[in-house]
Amino acid sequence: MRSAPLDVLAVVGPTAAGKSDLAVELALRLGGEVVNADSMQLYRGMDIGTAKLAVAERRGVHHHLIDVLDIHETSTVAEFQDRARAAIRDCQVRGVLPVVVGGSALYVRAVLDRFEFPGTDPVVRRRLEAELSAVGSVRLHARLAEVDPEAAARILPSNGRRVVRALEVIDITGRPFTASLPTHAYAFDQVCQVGLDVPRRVLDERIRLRVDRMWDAGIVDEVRRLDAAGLRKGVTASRALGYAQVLAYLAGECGENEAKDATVRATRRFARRQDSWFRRDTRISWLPYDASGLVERALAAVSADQPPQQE
RNA sequence: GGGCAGGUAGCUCAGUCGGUACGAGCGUCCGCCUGAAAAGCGGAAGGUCGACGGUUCGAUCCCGUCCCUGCCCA
Repeated sequence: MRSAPLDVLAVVGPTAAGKSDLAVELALRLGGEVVNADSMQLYRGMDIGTAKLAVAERRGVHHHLIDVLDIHETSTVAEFQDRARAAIRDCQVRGVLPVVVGGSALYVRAVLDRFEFPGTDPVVRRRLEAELSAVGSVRLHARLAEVDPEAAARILPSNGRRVVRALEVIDITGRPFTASLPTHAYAFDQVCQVGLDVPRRVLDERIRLRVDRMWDAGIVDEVRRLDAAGLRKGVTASRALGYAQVLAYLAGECGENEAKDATVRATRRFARRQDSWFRRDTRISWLPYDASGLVERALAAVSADQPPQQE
């Protein structure tokens, strides 16, 4: 049995596994509140495509960090980390258990783990991005190799985005860029991560169904509305699964069915990426998504001994 | 019944004027990831080139027959 009370509970897993519902149920049982760790549910107006829980489905459980950004605002991990940590503190002050839910693995880690982001500078960033498009990632990478051989060795020359970020950090901090992730180490004393495990075939089918339902629910109209409100200008929001594809359709770049199929494909690809990310985190207690008595089993995992903290 | 087009990777299709398939996109599998992470990037596995015969030193590519698919004519 755990000696100290739980500080944070997290529900993770691939998209369409049923995280949101489980989180609400666990919050109800444990007297908790949900802290969203989904990079796209942060946006106001993006409801259907992000499978955001309707207010009624939240069953009175308070949800933090949903609908906190405008479509044109850029979402970033570092800012999310601040907001999420603040939400957790807010819960803890009131003696409420924060239940972090999300499939954005980096976001979850940024909240649960000791993880510090060096700063950013829009001016430097813009300059480097301009350079990237002018000169190409390979030449930028060559420059990175001169100032920071270690970072260059870890970042592929073809990955312009990461090369730019590395150069940005070096530029504003004057120090080398750490191109690898820190080891898993919780930033809280007592953390439990419950993962929902879904066999691939099943997950692929669930994704297909989910996308079908999104279309039936009117995702095209939702995107049309957001398009009029400037969705295309949103650096992050416009890239969301389903939204990017519908925007392409609205721009006449493809047919509606094509957009739908592309959404299914992209979502499956995303689910595989989530999978390979979460699988590496050995601290997660996995449960079959369709286990009978899922909630009880999750509660059992919550009250079981926590794995020892890694250094 | 006749004519035309086509049958090459799981799918859609390039290609070889006869000499070991440079194949491509998508899918699949695996991996990376520190301020766009539902993003970005990399690697791998897949083909007896419809079947059977013929010509040839050699045929996926030429010839014949057959099977299958699509379109057209009757």
